[in-house]
Amino acid sequence: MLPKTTEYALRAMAWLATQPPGTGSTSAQLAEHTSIPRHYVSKLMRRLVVAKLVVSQRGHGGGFLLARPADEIRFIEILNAFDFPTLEGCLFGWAQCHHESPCPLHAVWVDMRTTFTLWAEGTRLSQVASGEVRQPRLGPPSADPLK
Amino acid sequence: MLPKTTEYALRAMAWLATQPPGTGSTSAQLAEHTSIPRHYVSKLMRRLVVAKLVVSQRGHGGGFLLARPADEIRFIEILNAFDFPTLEGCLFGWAQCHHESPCPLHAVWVDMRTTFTLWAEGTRLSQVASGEVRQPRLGPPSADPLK
DNA sequence: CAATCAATGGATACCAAGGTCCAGATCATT
DNA sequence: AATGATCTGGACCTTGGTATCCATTGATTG
Repeated sequence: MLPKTTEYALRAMAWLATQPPGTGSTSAQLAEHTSIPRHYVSKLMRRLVVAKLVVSQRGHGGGFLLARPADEIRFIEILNAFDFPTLEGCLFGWAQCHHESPCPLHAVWVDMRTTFTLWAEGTRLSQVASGEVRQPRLGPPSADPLK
Repeated sequence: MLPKTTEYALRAMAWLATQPPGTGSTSAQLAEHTSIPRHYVSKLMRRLVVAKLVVSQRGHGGGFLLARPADEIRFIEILNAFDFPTLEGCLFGWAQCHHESPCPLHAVWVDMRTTFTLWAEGTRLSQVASGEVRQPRLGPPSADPLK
């Protein structure tokens, strides 16, 4: 449902949220604990840095850190950093599609969109399980998960 | 958000639902009224035929027809004919991810998934606007967030 | 039967997203 | 100042979804 990249972003942010405040994670650590392809992490994190959701520290001892406390980061901000905008717009691609001149799917789609938006805007990063984070144990698509 | 193909499928089904019961549409008609690329319609409809959501009639006077009354076709059936299965599964890709051993995003994601599933299972094709269907006028998706 | 209409399904091109690799730039530590 | 760790950013490859074309098959009509 969600694009791979968006899913990765949620994972990475969730992982960062489980770290003690003030503690950063290197891209290697992120890759290991979130099962994101190692060489893809940097590309991903870059976008989160640009979106001002995380800050990065280069050099020895560097890494990535949440830019703000976890309870001030809404999921929609993470989604927006990627392709969430595609949720908007008429499913029929009509230029004019609103309440008074709806496409056949308008009412039904708005229904869905509203629910999703409420979730994305209402859910905060602090709501992720902060307990122990097990080593990701991949299933079927295991094919050499880490490393 | 939804893959293009899935979006096309919803459009095509919605269009068929607006046709008088018993009336079929040719691929050319579908392409014209739903703005699906003409040569892509057949590929798309084939999958809906295989999924037993529409029936096809070859030869002169043929076309596509809903396999069942519109109020007996749920949206989730349409989604399932394509890639909806990707909604299932753990966002972290864990083999074991449930209530007692959740991934960091488990609770939050289940929340979203439940809502979406309820929508997809509860919404029926008969709920699409059955009124006049204007000629699709393509253009930049109008803002018009909700409403 | 012949002509015609329309779905079928294979082959192929195209393109964006996903993923890899590597040479730099940058910073902390020694 | 030298070293090593770490992010940066561009080039490049791969994959899969999108789109097109066309030869074939099946049904209808006259």
